[in-house]
Amino acid sequence: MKVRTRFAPSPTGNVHIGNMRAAIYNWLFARHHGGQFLLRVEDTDRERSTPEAIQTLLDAMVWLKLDFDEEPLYQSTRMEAHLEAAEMLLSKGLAYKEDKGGTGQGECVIFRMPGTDSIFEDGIKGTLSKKAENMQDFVIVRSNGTPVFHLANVLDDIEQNVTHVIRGDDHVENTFRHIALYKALGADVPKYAHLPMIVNAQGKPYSKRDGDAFVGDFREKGFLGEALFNYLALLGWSPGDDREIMSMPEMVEAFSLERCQSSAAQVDLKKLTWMNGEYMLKLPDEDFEMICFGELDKAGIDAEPEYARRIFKLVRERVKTVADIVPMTGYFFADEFEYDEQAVRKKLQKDGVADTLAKVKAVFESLEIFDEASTDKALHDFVETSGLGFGAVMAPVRIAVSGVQSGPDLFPLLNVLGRERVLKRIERTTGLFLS
RNA sequence: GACCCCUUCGUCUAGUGGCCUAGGACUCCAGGUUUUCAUCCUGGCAACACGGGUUCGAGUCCCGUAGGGGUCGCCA
Repeated sequence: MKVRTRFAPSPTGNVHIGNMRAAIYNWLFARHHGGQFLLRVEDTDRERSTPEAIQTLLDAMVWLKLDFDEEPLYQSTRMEAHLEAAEMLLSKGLAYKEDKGGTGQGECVIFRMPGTDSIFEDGIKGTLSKKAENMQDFVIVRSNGTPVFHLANVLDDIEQNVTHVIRGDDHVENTFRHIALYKALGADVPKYAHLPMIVNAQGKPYSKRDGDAFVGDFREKGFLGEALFNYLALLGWSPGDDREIMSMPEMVEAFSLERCQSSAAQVDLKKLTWMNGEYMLKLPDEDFEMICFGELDKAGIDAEPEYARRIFKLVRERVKTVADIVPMTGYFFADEFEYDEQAVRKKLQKDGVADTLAKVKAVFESLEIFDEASTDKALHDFVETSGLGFGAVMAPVRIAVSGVQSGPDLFPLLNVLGRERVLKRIERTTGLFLS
């Protein structure tokens, strides 16, 4: 039997990372077994299921490189089939009509639970069972004539020949219902596997309040799709050895449900950031540059390509996320850059700094050639003859030309800026803070 | 409340009865390198929720307790 898994989100515009992780596991499982990974858009909620929301969902999948087989199935197109199935269950006496609770809303269709104990083998949690007396009949068609999730979901899984349902923990109770539905419908019951939930930094379930758990947020925060994929894959699963940074083929090769954790996992942004940095470092230069240009563009910075490329090289290994790029390079492009207040106070506004900067400026002016090697030598000579410490000279110079205390190595930095900018900036800094 | 499920360093995890004085990664700390920050290198802190069994031997099996979570909709 060929493995077929699916991702069945409702397109609300915000895909939670818990759902995305489920999608990743489904994808990994299908690919590992040489099977198919399908997409089903559960768009029966007409209010929230806008074309934009569907596009957002598709974009997220492309971003994470979750390619699916076959055309996506849109649940909204299946209403007739769902209702037909309900009629069939009704005619067989497996369901009945009732004005539930006597609300006067009219009659809905209710599925009759078989009245026997239920047991199934969960791919992650092991044997799960439930006594008949703890399971109740449930609504499958509302009194307004629309099918309920349980019916639609099961019917569509049957339609798509889904063999393995890998989904969140919150569905285990539903599984007993769904299994009963499969049997009533005369279809083969798929294998189930329930993933533990992802919780926030407080160890609590993500709520609407934790506005940072949607896939789009991670993209905005500057994470790479590949890194998030890798991180999410490892959140609740491990290959069994010490590998952590893994390529998609490696993960596909190593993936198995047996190695999935059955307890909740907490997202650790620090580790994600670290992992993202590793992926940034592995990026081909051209890709890195393209991302950088994109970021500058978004920030409204008009960068001269040659100059910009030299800057990108300088910050290459320091960048942890895409969002670091503009803050780390902004001062290269704007002579009117902002100053870090603390840096100014601690390193600049001290006795002798004005004099030091004036002398350094003179040294730079007198240089025949202004490049990395010459500024390096000149400044070292200056330190020696002036009797000042390296820090007392380098720090003010750095802040004078960049506004911040940290950044690329000073001499390559000066070299890329060029003499003209360096002199102008020292002058401006002196004027602003030291006169 | 009822029914299910979960519990190894702060976090993600390895561990399927002896190889565990519990390993790795992130974070954090210290030292080294460096003009600074970052990187890098070295080292360090840090966990089997608790209590009973079973066993020659338990993080690993069983039973309780505690804590956490899920579900209990004409939402999905």
